[in-house]
Amino acid sequence: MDGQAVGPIACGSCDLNEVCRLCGLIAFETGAARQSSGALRTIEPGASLFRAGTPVHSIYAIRQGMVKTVRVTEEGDEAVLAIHTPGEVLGLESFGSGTYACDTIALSRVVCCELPLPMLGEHSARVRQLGSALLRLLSRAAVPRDHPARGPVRQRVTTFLLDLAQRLSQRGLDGHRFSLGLSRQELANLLDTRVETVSRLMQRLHRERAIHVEGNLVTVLALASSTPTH
Amino acid sequence: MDGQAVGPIACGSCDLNEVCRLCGLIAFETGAARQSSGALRTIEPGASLFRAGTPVHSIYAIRQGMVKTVRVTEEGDEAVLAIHTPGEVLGLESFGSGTYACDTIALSRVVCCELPLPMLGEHSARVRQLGSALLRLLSRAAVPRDHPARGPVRQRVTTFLLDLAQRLSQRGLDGHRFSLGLSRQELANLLDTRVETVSRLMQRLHRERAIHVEGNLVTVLALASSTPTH
DNA sequence: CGTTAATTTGAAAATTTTCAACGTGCGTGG
DNA sequence: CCACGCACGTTGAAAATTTTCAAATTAACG
Repeated sequence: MDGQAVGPIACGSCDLNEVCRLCGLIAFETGAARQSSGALRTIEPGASLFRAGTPVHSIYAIRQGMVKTVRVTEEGDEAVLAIHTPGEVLGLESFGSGTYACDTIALSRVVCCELPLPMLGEHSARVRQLGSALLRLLSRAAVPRDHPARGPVRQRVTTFLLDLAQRLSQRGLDGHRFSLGLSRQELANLLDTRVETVSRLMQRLHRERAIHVEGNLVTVLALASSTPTH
Repeated sequence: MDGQAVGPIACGSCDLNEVCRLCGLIAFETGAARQSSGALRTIEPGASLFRAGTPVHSIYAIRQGMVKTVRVTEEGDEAVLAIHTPGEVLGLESFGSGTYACDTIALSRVVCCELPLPMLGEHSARVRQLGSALLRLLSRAAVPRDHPARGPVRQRVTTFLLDLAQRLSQRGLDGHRFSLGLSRQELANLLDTRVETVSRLMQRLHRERAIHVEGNLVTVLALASSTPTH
């Protein structure tokens, strides 16, 4: 039991909202999407949304569930680059190259909106604002992000949890209690450390009453990003 | 003495080249830029190109010298997010927000091309291709980069050096022998470790004949990113 | 020169990894 | 239904890496 799935979220709090609207995909201001043409897709946990190197055909907005983007290093082991929550848009980075840049894999059952590029092109020819909306979207994605892995591991874990909690809250989801879609191994990978270390840290935070851990289900109790003076 | 400055590079190997041309800034195919209007700016080492929070007025292309982008963490210490070499474009990430997202500071005497946004807007109204060129540029910047700080410190250092060397080579500069514009402290910061550790690692690589170090001047001799079996 | 900042070095302390083992949950096949 | 194998998470203890603290050197600069 992984707890209930994260999401779904309202179109209003989706990053793709503006673009969607300009494409005429959302006819009404309803919470539910009116898909005139962009398809809703469901991806099973472990399955991929798209793979690195594949020709780009669509961009995606996550509606429900979580996704990880990974890249396989030269050494052969996979590096988890980031995880994505409902409301986030995937595939943007591939606009230029024409092929997707990394693998994206569903961490849980994911429902996402698929916006085919042809549709985007077609509309952008008519709707002038669409271009700038895309530009805005893209530029937001291009903001140099802080490494998720900075400082001592304890801080990395807390920072990760706080960041995730905040992102969920921002979209109107529960940032207090949620299931981190990642296994310990994946989390270790994302935070650039080892499974055992992650495990120990989670236990420690649990003992310290900073969080409550039940498998993959985390409840944030009194989490601070800074290392407590002990 | 820091060795001679990195660059300048030819317009042809600049990321902004296409955009520049479409804006009519480069009249001829000459190596040297024909600035019809975009200004050439010089920044002294330590001075900033732009600061986080400042309203965006231009994007920049580095022509000569190196630049770091930094962000001040909540804890007050600065995090070096990345360093930039000639040919790279700065300021793109701010398209959406209207204000620059982080501080960019010259590591050495930097010469860069300044492309004011108004000019960009003006031209993009007329030149259709400009929009898609910008989109391409932006999307390339949005590709999720690997953390510069992954794995054991030794690997972080070698990876950093190899990456820098490669980027310089790609632009037609010397990737074999170059001055890392960063101080040990800044390097430690970028690689998420301590000055002493960086210093020790550099010395070790030197002893191992993997690189040759003379202050800030590095010569790559036999550098491999993987940890050698010893 | 004299002084300050940057870098290097050493040695102990702290963190993290490694290696090994153990427990749990789960699905499969008996 | 139960035994078994297997993936996953947790734990312990030694080994390795990294940080810390202190001090020595070197470089930079007026």
